[in-house]
Amino acid sequence: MMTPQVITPQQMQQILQQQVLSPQQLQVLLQQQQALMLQQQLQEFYKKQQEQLHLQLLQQQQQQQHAGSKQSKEQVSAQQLAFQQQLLQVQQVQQQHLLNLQRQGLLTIQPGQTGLPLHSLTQGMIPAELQQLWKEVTNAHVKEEHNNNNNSSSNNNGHRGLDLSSPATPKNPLLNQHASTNGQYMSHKREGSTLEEPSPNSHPLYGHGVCKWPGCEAVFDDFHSFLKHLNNEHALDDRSTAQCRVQMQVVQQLELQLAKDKERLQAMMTHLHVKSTEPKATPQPLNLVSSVTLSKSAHEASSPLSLPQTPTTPTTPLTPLSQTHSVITANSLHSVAPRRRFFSEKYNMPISPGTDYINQNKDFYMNADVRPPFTYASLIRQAILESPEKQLTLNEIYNWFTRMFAYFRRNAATWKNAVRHNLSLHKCFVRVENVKGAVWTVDELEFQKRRPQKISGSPALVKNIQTSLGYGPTLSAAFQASMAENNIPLYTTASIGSPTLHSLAHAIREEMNGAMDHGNSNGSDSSPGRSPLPAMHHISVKEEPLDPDDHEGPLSLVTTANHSPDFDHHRDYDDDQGHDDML
DNA sequence: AAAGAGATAAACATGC
DNA sequence: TGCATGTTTATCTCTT
Repeated sequence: MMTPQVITPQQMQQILQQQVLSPQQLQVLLQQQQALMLQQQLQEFYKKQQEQLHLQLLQQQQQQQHAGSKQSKEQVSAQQLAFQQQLLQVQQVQQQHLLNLQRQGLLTIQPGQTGLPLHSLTQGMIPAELQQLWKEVTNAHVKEEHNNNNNSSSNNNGHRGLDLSSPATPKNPLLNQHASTNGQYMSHKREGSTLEEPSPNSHPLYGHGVCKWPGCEAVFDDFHSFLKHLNNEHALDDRSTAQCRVQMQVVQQLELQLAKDKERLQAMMTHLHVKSTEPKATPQPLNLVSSVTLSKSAHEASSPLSLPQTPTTPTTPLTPLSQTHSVITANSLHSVAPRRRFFSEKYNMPISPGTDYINQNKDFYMNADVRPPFTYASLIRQAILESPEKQLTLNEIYNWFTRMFAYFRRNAATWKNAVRHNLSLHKCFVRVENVKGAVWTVDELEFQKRRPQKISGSPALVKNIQTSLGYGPTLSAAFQASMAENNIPLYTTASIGSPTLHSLAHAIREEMNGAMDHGNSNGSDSSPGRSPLPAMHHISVKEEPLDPDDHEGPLSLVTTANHSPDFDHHRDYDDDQGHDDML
């Protein structure tokens, strides 16, 4: 029933634990999974509807025959017409549903994968098709009448164009992108509206004699050599997979952008047509982010150790994954600037590429039980640096972990032990006797002395990001312009087009480096061969001589540090007990 | 293959 | 005595 298209919980868990995907990608993946399931349900529904229609038709025709040939042809025609209309309605509803899914970015129909008659779905049934369909239906019916077998008619596999029951939906959106680009592409009507119109010898990755695979641009004389190239050069490997993931992010960004522009348009229309007394004509950010952004004082005022709260305050999404998406959307729309300001003030640093990434992922990690791709040391450091006094007690560090990461609301014994272990082990963490006991501080020098680190537990992610760094040129100027136009930070000196990609890569690189990149205002924090980072990226924590290879950037976590009081919830996740069911 | 780094587990000490 | 805190060692995995 639940077909293999949908990723099993085990697979999903594996994906989550291996962290082969970035938070955004996870969101996309989850959404696509939801869409797939929804799609299956829709297909079931439509199939049933159509079966009903066929049965209806059969019964009608049977009755007509039983009633003799006296029945007027007009009546038959009227019934047929009604049926046609009904059929058309079903098709339209179905088409609408699927298109809506696509518009929402929840569904990506891959050519040749869904088994759906995509041409009908995306274009609607043209009259000729309907006529043909009608002929098929009636012919089949007549045949079956001759066979005196009514049952089989409901099994309308022979009704091409009506068969929506094919379960051949993608097993994995990620991999299926591969499948479709691995030479398996058939000249179906293709997915979505972002791709071009195919002709018999066309391919979405082939245009104007050029391979349009991200970053490829190889030129080919004919389509077959292109296909050869596609199969050889863009086969299923790590690189291609990573590029597909990146492409998913690009698409997601575009979808977000589209959503924003739609919202803006709506607001404009509302403003022009409706005289509202409230300044609400402008779309309000979805509660979560706006409140999070604007209410900061409470956090500073109260100790993180105070007042245990329920795990889910009104501002905490109960359904993390689905809502995270909306949060991110709203976030990208309305909350960037305030957060930036807050961030800049607090850390005396300009907005970095990591900000958006973390602002998004902060929400993600706060609510999704996904292990953050940062080392304990980095997290501890971040927690400490985030504190007003740049020092925290062990318990406060614990609280920060549980507050900021859903993942650390379970298995407390394990990760707390790891935290203590890290505090003791790393020289960069200095224990200071304080009035209220011992607190931990960060020795930035020591922290920077650490060797460049890998990302624990997520090598695939690193690889993906690194791969994505070479991805830049493929992003369109239009996309960048669109982003810029909406105050989504773009780094024009960088070839990386997507802020998300950029920030993601940056965050990861920082994590790899393991420390603040203060002093690297010259933009030298981009590794050779990697994407250049904006010169404006500057963090003024300390000015220290840095080893060129050792300059580091905290942004991955610093942005996490941009936590506002709403995140705090002033609650302690003291223990794993009782919190495991949060998500 | 070796070394380094990080995660995890666990033993142990200390202080409240 | 129990618990929180802190230190240390061991082992494993992964990357370089």
